[in-house]
Amino acid sequence: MSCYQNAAQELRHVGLRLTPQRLMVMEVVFHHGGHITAEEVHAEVQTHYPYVDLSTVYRTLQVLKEQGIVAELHAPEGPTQYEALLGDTHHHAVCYVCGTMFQLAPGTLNPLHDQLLDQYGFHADLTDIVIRGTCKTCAEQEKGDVK
Amino acid sequence: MSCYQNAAQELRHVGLRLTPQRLMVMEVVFHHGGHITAEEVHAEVQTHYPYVDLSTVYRTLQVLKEQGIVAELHAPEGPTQYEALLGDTHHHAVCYVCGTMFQLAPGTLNPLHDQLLDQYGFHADLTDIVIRGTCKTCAEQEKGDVK
DNA sequence: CTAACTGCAAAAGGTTTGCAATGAG
DNA sequence: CTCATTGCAAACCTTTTGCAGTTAG
Repeated sequence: MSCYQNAAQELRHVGLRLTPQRLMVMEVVFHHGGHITAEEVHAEVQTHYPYVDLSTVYRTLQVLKEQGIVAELHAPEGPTQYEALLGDTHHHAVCYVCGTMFQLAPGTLNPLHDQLLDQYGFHADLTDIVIRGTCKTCAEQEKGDVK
Repeated sequence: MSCYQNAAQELRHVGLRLTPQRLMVMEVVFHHGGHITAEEVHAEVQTHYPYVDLSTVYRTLQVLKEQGIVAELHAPEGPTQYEALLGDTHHHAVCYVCGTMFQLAPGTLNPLHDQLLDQYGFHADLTDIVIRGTCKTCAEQEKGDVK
């Protein structure tokens, strides 16, 4: 039994159809684990089943997003990324220099969330936030280069 | 003397040319104050000087960004927004429901910045961060609607 | 059976680029 | 004078959409 069984059940539950295309998109996103673009999902799906259309992948990801099964990440540069939602809600940081996307531990942004609620009454949804900056490694290298 | 004089000087200083197009783009962005899209800058500039091209606006905004004169804001939906950088670095939150973009007071995100540095050695650049969520007003209305 | 879903092709943004002409320094 | 910059048109890239045919439930 695969890790996206629950998600599949959930779809059926809302009256949506479990087509092979949707199953394959889910399989790719869940199996991949990390962040993946629609194009990448498409390529991956096509290795098994060559005649799936990109638009179907987009439509499926949209559906999965609406059902809270995947998250949509808007990186500052480049195309939208997707990732499977598996319980714990973590957050993301991406390095300007090396482009790596890091995950921040669940709860890292809780203080921020509370602070925004207190100060502004703003209910922040931090599930798909992406923080830009320079990662430890690159920051150290830069310091070295400049000197 | 206008508020973007310094910026203009800065451009000249790096060997870039102060063309009328660049001046007008700066004037619009600085005078507007808030967040503005390239398209809007273009429209605004054209009211004074009809034959400025959109691509020039994009190229200019790119240059201004590289010089740290304007910030580029990647809202989760819709086109990229720009804003003048005038000293204090504030941050942004946008409401899912009403779409309004709010400014957070300078310093609001300092705790977050320090936390990321401590925990991950990550040097966060929070100048163009946009936090999504529901604003006070809309949250209250939604509570009312559902009940 | 029938409404949801798919593939295809085409459109729709938003942004970038090549190139010859222009103009700031 | 020279090279950065511009306008124009066309390309680009990601994402969305209309539609007729297909298929899961």
